[in-house]
Amino acid sequence: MRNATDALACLQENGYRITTTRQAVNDVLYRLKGPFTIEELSDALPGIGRATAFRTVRLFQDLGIICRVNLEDGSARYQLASTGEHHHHFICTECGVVTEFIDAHIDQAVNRQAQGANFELNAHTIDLYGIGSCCSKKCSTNS
Amino acid sequence: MRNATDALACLQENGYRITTTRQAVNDVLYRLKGPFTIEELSDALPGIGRATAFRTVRLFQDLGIICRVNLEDGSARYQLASTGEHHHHFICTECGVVTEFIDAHIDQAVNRQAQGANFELNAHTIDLYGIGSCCSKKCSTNS
DNA sequence: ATCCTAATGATATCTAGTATCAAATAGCGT
DNA sequence: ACGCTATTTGATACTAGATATCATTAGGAT
Ligand SMILES: [Zn+2]
Ligand SMILES: [Zn+2]
Ligand SMILES: [Zn+2]
Ligand SMILES: [Zn+2]
Repeated sequence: MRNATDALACLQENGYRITTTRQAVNDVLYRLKGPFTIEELSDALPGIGRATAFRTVRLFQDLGIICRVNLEDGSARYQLASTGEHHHHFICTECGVVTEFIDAHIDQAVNRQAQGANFELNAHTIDLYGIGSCCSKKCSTNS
Repeated sequence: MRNATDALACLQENGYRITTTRQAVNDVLYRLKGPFTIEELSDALPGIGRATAFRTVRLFQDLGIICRVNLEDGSARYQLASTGEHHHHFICTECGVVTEFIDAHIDQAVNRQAQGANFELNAHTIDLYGIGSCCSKKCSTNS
């Protein structure tokens, strides 16, 4: 997903209607900088019902437009997917920034582990928690 | 965590009281076979308040006695940790069985990825979803 | 046995998400 | 442009999962 019109095209391609509501949701996705809760998204869209906010997030997730981020405490955030492809997350526990990464080497090791255990792997999630470069820079200058 | 008394020792070592409630929770952990919801745990302990069930699960989790399992849909299950050490999960989407595994190779690849990205890694979770040997065996004999 | 603090249970409250259903509207054929 | 119909929406109510409050209970040290 590069720009805002891609999401609308994606809706159309999959037989979903391009409604003013979905356009409005799509627009705020680009204004909300970081990961957001659906409550925050809903607040940013006063005219739009809460249920529809949940529905639209679910739909956009299914279409790969946004992805779900699992925080360490188990709570969920959502964020524009920089790419629709399989990826994993760096989650900065300092400022909340989430960055995607792709690592074929890790995925290979995961596949090998599954094969060795006779586990028919269908999906996997990998989330890394710590201090991102976004925050470690600030810290080093402070001290 | 090998046997039921280890958890009690662990409580004591960390300055927590060994109460009848905590003993009762610990006992059912060994009776509940697979991963459980806190609701299920609470139901198995009629004399014990719901809030205390949540509190005790949280405490046991902090002590490494049980570990949290994230299902694909984001819901949580809990399970006796077979070891207090760092590990990852095979989660059978067929029957719900969760198996722990340790893989130094994956962890190495994860650390390398974090270092390369200048990410100060503090924790990570890796969950594999698919059909475990528990269920694939049954399927092959049926067909 | 006494004392003090940690732990508990009941209750209320909160958050995240879903179910229902009548009203609105996108997109299509004309 | 117009009307039709299935999709989408919003309001509302509801559920599940979890936390906050606080008076009461009980562990365990002395
Ligand atoms: Zn992967
Ligand atoms: Zn950061
Ligand atoms: Zn690991
Ligand atoms: Zn299984």
